[in-house]
Amino acid sequence: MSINLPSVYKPAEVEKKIYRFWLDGGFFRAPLEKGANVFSMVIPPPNVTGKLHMGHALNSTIQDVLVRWRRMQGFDTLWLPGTDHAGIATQNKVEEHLAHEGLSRYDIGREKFLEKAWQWKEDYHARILEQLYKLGVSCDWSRERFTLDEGCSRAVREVFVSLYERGLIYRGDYMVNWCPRCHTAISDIEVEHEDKPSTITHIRYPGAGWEGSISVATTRVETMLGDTAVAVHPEDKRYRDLVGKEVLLPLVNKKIPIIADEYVDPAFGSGAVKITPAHDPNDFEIGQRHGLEVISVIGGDGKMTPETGKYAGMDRYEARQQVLKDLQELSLVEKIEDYEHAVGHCQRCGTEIEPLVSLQWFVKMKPLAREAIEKVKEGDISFVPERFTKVYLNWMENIRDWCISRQIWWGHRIPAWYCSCGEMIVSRETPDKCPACGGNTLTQDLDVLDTWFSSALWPFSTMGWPEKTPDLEHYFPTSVLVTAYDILTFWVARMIFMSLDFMQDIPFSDVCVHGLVRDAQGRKMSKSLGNGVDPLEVIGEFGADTLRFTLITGQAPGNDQRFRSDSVEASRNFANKIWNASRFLLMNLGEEKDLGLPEGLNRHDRWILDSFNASVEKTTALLEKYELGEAAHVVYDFLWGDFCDWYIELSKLPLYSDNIIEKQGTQKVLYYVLEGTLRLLHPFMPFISEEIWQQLVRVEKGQALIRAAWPLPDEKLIDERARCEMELVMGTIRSIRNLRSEIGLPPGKKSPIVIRVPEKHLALFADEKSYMERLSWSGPVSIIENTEEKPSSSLTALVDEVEIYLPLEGVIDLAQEINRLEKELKDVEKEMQKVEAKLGNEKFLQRAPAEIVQKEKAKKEEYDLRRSKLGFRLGELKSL
RNA sequence: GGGGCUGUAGCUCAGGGGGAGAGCGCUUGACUCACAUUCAAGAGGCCUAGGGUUCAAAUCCCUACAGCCCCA
Repeated sequence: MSINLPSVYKPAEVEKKIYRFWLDGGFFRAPLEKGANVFSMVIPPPNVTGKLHMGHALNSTIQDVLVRWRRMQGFDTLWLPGTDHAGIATQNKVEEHLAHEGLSRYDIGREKFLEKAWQWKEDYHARILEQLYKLGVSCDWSRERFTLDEGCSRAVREVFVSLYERGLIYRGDYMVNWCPRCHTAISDIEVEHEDKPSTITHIRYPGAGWEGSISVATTRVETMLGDTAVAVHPEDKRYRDLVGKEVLLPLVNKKIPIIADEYVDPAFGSGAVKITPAHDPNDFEIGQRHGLEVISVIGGDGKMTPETGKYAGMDRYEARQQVLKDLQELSLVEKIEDYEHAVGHCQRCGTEIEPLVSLQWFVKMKPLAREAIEKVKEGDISFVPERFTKVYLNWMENIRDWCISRQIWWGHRIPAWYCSCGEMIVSRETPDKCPACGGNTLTQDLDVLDTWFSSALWPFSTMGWPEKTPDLEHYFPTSVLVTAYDILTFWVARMIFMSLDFMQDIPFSDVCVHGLVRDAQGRKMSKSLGNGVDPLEVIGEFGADTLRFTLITGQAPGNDQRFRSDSVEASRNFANKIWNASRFLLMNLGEEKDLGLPEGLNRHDRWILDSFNASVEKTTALLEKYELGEAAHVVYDFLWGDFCDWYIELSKLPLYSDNIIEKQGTQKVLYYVLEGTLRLLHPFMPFISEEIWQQLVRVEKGQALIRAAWPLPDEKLIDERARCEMELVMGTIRSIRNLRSEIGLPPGKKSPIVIRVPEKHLALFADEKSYMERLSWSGPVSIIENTEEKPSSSLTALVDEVEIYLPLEGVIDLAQEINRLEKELKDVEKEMQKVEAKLGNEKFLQRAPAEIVQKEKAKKEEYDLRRSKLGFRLGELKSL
């Protein structure tokens, strides 16, 4: 066979061609076969804010491995792709872009702004698709969706209206997390808390109509302008008499009541707390309980409101200084202490969150959470690794109502309309007149929905819900959701309760949770640090297979991984190894077209087939458990270790011999094993495996590895005897190499070897003699029985009962050799002690399982033999 | 304050109740007709500490120390 493959694999040339081949062949398309075993997934839709990062690459690769594997197993597979509009994030990007032209969104208006946002979406969507193509993912692109497309939008409206009608969505004035930069409310989980050094100021509020004062402490001095009470614990003896009286709020000069509430911790500070219902979530709740007035002193822009008199218009930080100064002038500041407290920041822009009271839409969570907790507890949905169940339950059980309105423009507009008559209409269809007054001056709510509202519907909205589509019927619920742990609450939890409520079914049976990809130092990859590694750059330099393999092998379920260039190189080298092993086959298979295993299998054949079979079993079992990294390691070890390092080397003798039968037998086994291994490898390294497969296999038109059958373990290939014999042979070869290297013999310098074996091994070693010569680069090997005389003046080694001699006419360094053997003897004795301790223990013999006891006994025998042989040899040397 | 994770070879990390593993790095030798992105040999670890369970603990449980993460 003519072969002109280069000795170094060039991925760039191959990958583009192969992806085109898969696309043209329609291999990714979900077939929707009635009655078939289904494996389905929806992609966690990447945000259209920008390009994909390493986390996306990992997430997508994991899914692709799973879907390719299941597809090869014969499942009817659907992997549904799509992207997310990412409300606040995308809006911020577009605003940033506008700012370069000196424009704000208000300058161009809502309609024009949305046009720009759609344009942005188009651009980045295209880039994201390009990246996913390059990664080699096998999504069904014909079913691609976008969270803002027509179907998803319809699902959003249906869900919103339905929840509203059932009283599970309400609108009201409540405390929300407000981002003064993004100018919108955000939900609790979009707030990131960070401990920051700060100060806590103790202020004295003078009594109104009674002598004395009450001291309160705060980290946010400026909010005192909005205080409407001072609270103490009802049991607190210090203040019991003061409850019901009033204090005079300084600077504002207003009387506010002293109230009693269980929330107050009497042990903290003075035991009295200032209550600012408009600017603190806890204070807001206390205010609700006591019917306190809510006075907003900080506005949505982070500036002091007109109600604050002289402070109006000041920035919140500036006001803090000014209020403090004014209080100090009144001598009302008792002390200022250093204090560490958690400050909330906007997840999207990092600005300090301002708790504000405003009119927002909420989802009532308790009723929805109940079943979402049950289903997970009952095991209908399982998290892998299991520990994430706790994280999920912990969140669900302490859930609070979900603020879903956002004061931005990019997103699903809330389907509520207001009439000038005061009527509010919540409707699936856009109303044209007011049902109350018949007027047609309706205005739609200006707000849009939290992005996660639409994401929560993703598993079924993408399959056509609320229509009853064949896809929904066939592919829902999905088999598994693959996601990083950082969006467990944002996304996974919400999909679960939405799906249970609207589909009356779980959205997926398994949640495969992975970690984050960090930089080589273990830091989170971030734009501000500039330490992000661009997946496309890695693909450009090393190829997608290499990137995928690096990510998969670096991954242990649920754990973070570091992305390091040396492990990228290791994967690249592995790809190259596969390439060259395949080149070797292509060069040596000849025109052999009769596929299938040969009639007679020799020991090497039986050994490699046994090992291959074991690898098939292990890889499959590990994939079942979502242990993708381990599974990839199994394939790596088998291919590089057993197949390349041993079987190919062993095969060279028959391949280059004149014995046609032997030669053809070896060719068939080489082919069988490599072809099977390419199947095992395909989910991990789809491009190179497909490329080689196409060259190696005489394919019919349209045949492809991507649709080839996943190998099944075959009992007929199990061969324990071949395994044991080969272990002995390989051990012997290693031992010869070791001896030769011990005295610095290069491969070119031949030196004879004598192997002394028990009678039962004579035939085996006679068979393997020439292989041992070749693979150990030694000179001629002669086999003698252990009844025969030992060669004198030699280096020796032991492998089980096999004695290996490297005769050296008088040039052996006696002292060094004695030293070496003594060290070995010491090691054996150490092991011996351990074994004897066990076997000497009555309880061990009684209680340990019989096979363990048997194993220990075998060990003892082995060490015994070894010890006596070493001892004997040492005696010999010492007597010289 | 509540919950979780991690601590194994110089580095990065797998594994996991019964003979310590990988990749990279290091030392030594070899351009051996698939591959120097290679091959071969070697050095290197009382598996953080203490206690408990067990015939047996690096592995399970508890405590401590160190580091990280999430939630309030």
